[in-house]
Amino acid sequence: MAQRNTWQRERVREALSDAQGFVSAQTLHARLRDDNTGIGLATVYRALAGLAAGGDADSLQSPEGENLYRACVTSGHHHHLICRQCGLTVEIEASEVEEWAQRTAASHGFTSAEHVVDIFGLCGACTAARANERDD
Amino acid sequence: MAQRNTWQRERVREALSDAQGFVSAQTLHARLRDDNTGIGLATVYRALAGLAAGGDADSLQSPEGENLYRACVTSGHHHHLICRQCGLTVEIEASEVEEWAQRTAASHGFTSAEHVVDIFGLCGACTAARANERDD
DNA sequence: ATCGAGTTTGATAACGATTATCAGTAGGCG
DNA sequence: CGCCTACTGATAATCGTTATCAAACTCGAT
Repeated sequence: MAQRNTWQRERVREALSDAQGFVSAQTLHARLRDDNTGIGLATVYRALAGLAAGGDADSLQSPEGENLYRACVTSGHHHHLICRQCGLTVEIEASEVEEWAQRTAASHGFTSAEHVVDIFGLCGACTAARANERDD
Repeated sequence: MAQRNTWQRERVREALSDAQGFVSAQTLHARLRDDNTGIGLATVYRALAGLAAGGDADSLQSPEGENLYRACVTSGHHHHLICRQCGLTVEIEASEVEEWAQRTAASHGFTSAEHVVDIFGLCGACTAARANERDD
């Protein structure tokens, strides 16, 4: 017996699915405690690590150094377009870039290339919001 | 008077230039202490942050969550090809990807897009070395 | 060359995120 | 139902980074 099903793991999975974009383990833990689950921080970390390892979640690092997680719809390799204001995340296909990465790596003698391609920007809504409050 | 020239800052800049690839602040600090400079850890962090802010250094996050810095030859925006074994770093042009990133961001309504594009792999030398020690 | 104002330094404490520890709990199979 | 063992959760420990603050130093002015 190697893996057990616990309600905690299930709650973490749910909370992750409910989240709009990427969320940190801390945020997720806080959110779960609001649901009156006495879930522990360490458990959330463990569950997230497990989900990420199993391919059910995707993880990346925020510019501030936190690990962010997100339930992954698209299985396999893909990239993200993330609003740095509201956290909205869009999964993007990047076959073009995949190719380019492999080609570039190979041309420099590199093998086993993995790449990190993420785009941070402002989504339409946040761009509009920002335009409104600018008046100088 | 806003910025002063101190030998510490200069030493950090030198040490950074000497490094082959990306180095962490901690590593750089250790290396500088070996040179018998009584330089402080906090100072190294400050100097690196300053260099990065001024565009004289480039920073990225290692998968382990450390901030890595590197003296930047190419001023302006560019990307990196990094050997995850020996740390060798190659600066790469990626106009193709720049375009793609802008296009992708725009097509989803995103503005002010910045992207992170870094490729981690094994350089030729390390690939060969690894092939040698494999015998199972 | 000397002085003074204000920036920078450096040792340490504080901080935040993550991981390890370990006794107690509870899932799942007989 | 009961046992075995993986899992949980509170806490401590760890690690990288930032803040603090008195002392040192830089630089322009005298």
